[in-house]
Amino acid sequence: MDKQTITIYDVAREASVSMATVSRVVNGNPNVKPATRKKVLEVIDRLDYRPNAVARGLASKKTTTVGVIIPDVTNIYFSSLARGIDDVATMYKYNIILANSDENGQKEIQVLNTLLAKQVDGVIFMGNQITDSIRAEFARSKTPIVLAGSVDADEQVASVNIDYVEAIEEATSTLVRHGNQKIAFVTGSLSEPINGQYRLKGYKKALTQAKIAYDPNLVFETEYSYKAGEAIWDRVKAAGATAAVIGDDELAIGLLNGAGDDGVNIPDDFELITSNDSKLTEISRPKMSSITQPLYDIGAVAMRLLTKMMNKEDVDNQTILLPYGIVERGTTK
Amino acid sequence: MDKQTITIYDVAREASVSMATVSRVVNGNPNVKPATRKKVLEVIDRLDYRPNAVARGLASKKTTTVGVIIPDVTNIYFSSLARGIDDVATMYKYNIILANSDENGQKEIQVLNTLLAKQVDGVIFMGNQITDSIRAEFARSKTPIVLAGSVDADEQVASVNIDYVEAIEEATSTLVRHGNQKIAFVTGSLSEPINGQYRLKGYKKALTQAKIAYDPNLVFETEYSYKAGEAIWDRVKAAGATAAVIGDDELAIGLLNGAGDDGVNIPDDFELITSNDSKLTEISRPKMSSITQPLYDIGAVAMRLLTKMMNKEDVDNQTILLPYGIVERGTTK
DNA sequence: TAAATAAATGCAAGCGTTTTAAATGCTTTT
DNA sequence: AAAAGCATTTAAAACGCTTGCATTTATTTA
Repeated sequence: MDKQTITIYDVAREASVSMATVSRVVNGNPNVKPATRKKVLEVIDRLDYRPNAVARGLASKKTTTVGVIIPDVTNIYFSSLARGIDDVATMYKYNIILANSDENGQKEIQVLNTLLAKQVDGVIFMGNQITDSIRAEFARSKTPIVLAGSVDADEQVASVNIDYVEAIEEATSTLVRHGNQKIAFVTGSLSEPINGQYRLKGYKKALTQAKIAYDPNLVFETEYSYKAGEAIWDRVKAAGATAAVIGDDELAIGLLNGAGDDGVNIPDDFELITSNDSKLTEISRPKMSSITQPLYDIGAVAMRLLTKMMNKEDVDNQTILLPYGIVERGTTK
Repeated sequence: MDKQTITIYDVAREASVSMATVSRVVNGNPNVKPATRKKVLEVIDRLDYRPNAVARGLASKKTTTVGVIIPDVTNIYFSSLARGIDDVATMYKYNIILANSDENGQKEIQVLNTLLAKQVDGVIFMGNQITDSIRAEFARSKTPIVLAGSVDADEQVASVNIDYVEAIEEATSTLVRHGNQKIAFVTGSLSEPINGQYRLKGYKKALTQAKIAYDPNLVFETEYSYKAGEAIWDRVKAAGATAAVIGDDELAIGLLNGAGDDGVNIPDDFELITSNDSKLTEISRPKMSSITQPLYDIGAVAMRLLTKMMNKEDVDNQTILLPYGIVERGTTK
């Protein structure tokens, strides 16, 4: 019924050459006489032949597809990275298999395995928690892997990020400079290295430098969501904070609106700096001051790095830090 | 060097059975004696054998992966659909190859072709414009295709949507009922059927029913972006509109902020209803009244429909309309 | 012009599975 | 106890392409 598929063999027959020759012209191999190439190309065109990538993958052991594990496409931070990834993937003729993990260790492992079963040439992993089991899976496979916007405490696996400790330190210092003494630090789970190690460290460094005592009651651990931000406002307020550094934009906008709905004037009564400079920062009112991160570029660079690894070029630096900045918009004085 | 891969043949040898038998136990074929199955399973476990999906795909002519063409993952409307798609895909053991098209006809065709070359079992297409050339590509392949959140004027290809004309009609009527006579209709390109045919039709129907003359000057055609929304406020204001129905949330929030920044009091001086009920509607201040669409479900249902088609079950209804609603939040009186 | 070298092309062996037809064992029947 | 009938299992042919090596053809060189 649907036995309508044209194979390389059909082309070879029609053009009266061997499959090898057809394969060569399809793959742009220069060792083909121009006249032959032309003849083959005509037949390909006439028969509307389309090489079967699966067969090609089996024979060549390359699928030109990479796996992308993402916590949630719906989160603008990650989708921005994903867009960067896809664009450079396309540029290098790769396709991406996108899989949502919900940051669930179980799912991550499971998904990683099906990606490897599908023989992806490489994988890009996003997720704030690199558990030991996932690290074990990474190690077990010889497939190149790079983390995008996600840190590995051990720096064993390639990654591209910004310097989170410096960035948060600078953000916090900005708030200090504006006269704030009680600055809340609100972010996701502290068990995630990016929060518990890097960001927290930056936060503490800024406090130390300003000779402000570190107060655990000003550290708020929640989840990355708008609702969580709205919900946590009361606690932040109760703690007496006059400003906050926040680890995620959705979370930040939640907190911002929570405060605003509570009648607090921002930035006069309360200042706030968020972390990802996604679209959301321009959308809120007032617009949010933020650490600026080149989200798209982080994804793009991660993918570029991966192409090098897949190509077995050796890379000088496995852990790349891209430059960040601070933009002050309406939520800081 | 990396010749470390274990094949079904290795398992067969170690378990002293044939490849066929191993294949059967791997695929859960019941025609295997329990004792044999156990033995094979043990070897699989011991050797840490992982079936090669590419080889499997070649032999079985099924890749258990579907292609997903999306305008831009970064757009919350589409990423919401994508999430629904991925979730049910996973549920049915499929993976998705995600490709951004930027609604660029050229890219769409190109991407569709590489997806087909990769032998995806089906494809889900998102994009507001089904050009003739893309339709031709659809027709040319026997691969099942379904549109998600995208209409095909001819209803030739399967799709999942809401009833856009009714929805916009209802939104517009709501605004009329609130006393507005000059209601702007702002959306993306009118050359896209969803706008130029469906939504516009709903808008006109509501006006006709309210005996309000249709005024082309109140129809604004722009692009789906925050910036575009901010930018168009001046024109909407100049046209003397007292309310607007808007085709996209990012666009709407742009318009909303544009008006707000201009000192306009919403909803007292200007009312607005947007279309997609994405997260953004809750994030804006005031929160936006909106047509409610089950975005996630549209994606999920589209994927479910696709699984049926890939499975050659016959489906009763190719063009599915999911229920919508209207929520009035802070941008309507 | 024969020999040597280089350029094109063809052969055929994989790549790792699935799958069909055939073979082998075991039980049951009669 | 031979014939039948089932349940298992095996052998081997695809699946559609890449690729190393051999072969043929064209081009130089001497």
